Amino acid sequence: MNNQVHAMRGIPRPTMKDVASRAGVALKTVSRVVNGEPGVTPETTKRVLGAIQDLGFRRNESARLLRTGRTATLGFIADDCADPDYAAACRGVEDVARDRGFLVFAGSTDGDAAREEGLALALCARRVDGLVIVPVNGDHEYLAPEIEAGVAAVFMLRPPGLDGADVVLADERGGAKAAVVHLISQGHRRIGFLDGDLSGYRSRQLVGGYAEAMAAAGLPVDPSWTTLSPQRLLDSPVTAVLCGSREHTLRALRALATAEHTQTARGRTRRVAVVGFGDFELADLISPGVTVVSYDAAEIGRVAGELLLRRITGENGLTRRVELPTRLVPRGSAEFPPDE
Amino acid sequence: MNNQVHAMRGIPRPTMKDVASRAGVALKTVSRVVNGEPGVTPETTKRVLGAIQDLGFRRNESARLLRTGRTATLGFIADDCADPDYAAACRGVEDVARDRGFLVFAGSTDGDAAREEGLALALCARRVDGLVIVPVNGDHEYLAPEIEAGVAAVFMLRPPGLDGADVVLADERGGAKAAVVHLISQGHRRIGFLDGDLSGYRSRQLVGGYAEAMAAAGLPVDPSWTTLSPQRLLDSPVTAVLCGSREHTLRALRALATAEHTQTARGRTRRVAVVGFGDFELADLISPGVTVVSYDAAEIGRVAGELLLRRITGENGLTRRVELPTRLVPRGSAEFPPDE
DNA sequence: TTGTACGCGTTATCAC
DNA sequence: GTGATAACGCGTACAA
Repeated sequence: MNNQVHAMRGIPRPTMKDVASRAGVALKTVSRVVNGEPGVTPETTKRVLGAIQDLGFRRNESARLLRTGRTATLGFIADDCADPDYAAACRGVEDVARDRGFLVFAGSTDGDAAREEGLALALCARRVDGLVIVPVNGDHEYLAPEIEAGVAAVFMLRPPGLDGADVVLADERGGAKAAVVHLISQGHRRIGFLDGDLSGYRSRQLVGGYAEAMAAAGLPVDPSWTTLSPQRLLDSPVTAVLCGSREHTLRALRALATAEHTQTARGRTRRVAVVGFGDFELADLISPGVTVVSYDAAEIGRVAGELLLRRITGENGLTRRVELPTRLVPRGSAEFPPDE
Repeated sequence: MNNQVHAMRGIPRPTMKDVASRAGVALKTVSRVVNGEPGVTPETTKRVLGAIQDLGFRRNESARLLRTGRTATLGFIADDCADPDYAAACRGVEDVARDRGFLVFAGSTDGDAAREEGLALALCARRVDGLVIVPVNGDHEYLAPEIEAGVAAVFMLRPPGLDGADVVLADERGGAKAAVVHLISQGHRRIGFLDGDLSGYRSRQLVGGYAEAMAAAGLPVDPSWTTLSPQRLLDSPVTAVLCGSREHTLRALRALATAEHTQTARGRTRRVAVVGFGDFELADLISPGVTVVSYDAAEIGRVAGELLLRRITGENGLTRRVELPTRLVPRGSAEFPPDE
């Protein structure tokens, strides 16, 4: 019997050894039954199963996986697992993981490179089989030895500073382009871009798509239009604005709403068309509805998870780069001509 | 040297044994250095550290924890980790976990009892030290043996069908009561309740608070008022409605918006006051702003995590039941008199 | 069909 | 200060 003193951690759990001695068989036989391996008499099987039942035995996966070398475990790392998009992506990863019997760790970095590294390495120390990472900007060489040691890695939504890992992106550039083309088709010619950190990957993509659409239409771009702030939005000559994040869409809408409010009192209203990147639950109920560009984060998570699991189950081949579409959802806030 | 063939899983990782032989010391000495135990010459320490550096050694936590019996790992289980509240709660758990060096698994049940059990037991098989669970309705006896074996468990937002575990709740009943008192103070007397599954815990709590407030005001309640559907909201005589979930708040607002639209065309508008349970990012930008009752999900997660970690680190004592406040946020959709 | 012996990578107990 | 050696709970040759 297992009569070690296990500190104050409750009743010690029964092990296979305990099951074996209770069933009067050898350890290996219990192992066979537990793993459904052939070559055990129905009679013996029954005895073992009985002992398992009696003892409330549950196999220790940690031990099992120390032996087999795999943990059937994935890690998900993003800026903030509570952010709607990252949470949805995490759920997507979880869903494909569950289908294959994998569990997933979730971790948030708050955009801090050191925390990302700490988290990733902690997960590798736990010997996760794979990692889905929404990488912070910067290099990711710290992962090279882990990948070499067999940890699969897929990057999501942002390309990593590292070669040799699959990447799943959203066509943010195309989304921005579609949004700006849409605004131009409404007659807008002075279009702005609003975001917090312009040096972030998404900002750069969006500004790229924006510039592409403007250039294609032969429209000039004033540098000040792409460095707007919510407060000074109305001091700028832009008649339309693309917002790079939910947060800045909200800020723009608030700024415009309060301005409209005070200006209405003075008998003058200036409307600015708004397209936001990232959808909202209430987007269709506000008036006018918020026109947005968005992507299916859960789908991106599922694709990343699939890719990861495929690598884990031994698929070799060249590094893949998948780009999923973004979608323009017109709801009213961008569907009117400029108000000069 | 470690010359086993490790399948196709990349270069085998260096182990303590490898470090030891490279540094020309015994295994135990490496262990001492790695764990910062006293009793090692600075000279030896340096040699070991050098070998660790050279080999890129990283301790295998799985093996370590097989020995020590703890995994420094928590599990978080909720209906849907992508839901805003649960995601925030998960993040709260993660934050307190990180401070103590714990990692957290996240899992979603979609409200399915079988999946909850499967997830919880899978996590226990991985020997998580503790579990934070938003339980589905039903009993949770399957956890009793695990708890007895030393797995700590804290339930969140819904009480479990099980004794002997801490619970962290939100004062949903009080929130509903406050909302109804508020509506009554505006002059409303026929107030409804709208939700999907009326048998869920939150619905019951909210209806309880609702009934309490109505009774306290001496107001009669027609049974049909608490079994509304979004479609038939306007066929009902209620002048105000409390919605039990974000989803149903949205449904009610949509139903009222379209009704208002068509009725305005006919020159008649009927307004219904709305209070929703659960906040929205855009709640203040819709007109009128959406009045809601909400709670701080991240804080609930942190409290649950703290409680759990305290149990894990050996705090004994009676089962605790913590109830965190809910808050009424008036924004306009409920701040007007009934429109008879 | 069943059992024995050993190894996974680490910590822990004792000697030296 | 340092080092054999035995665990931890399980999988896996290979033998019986």
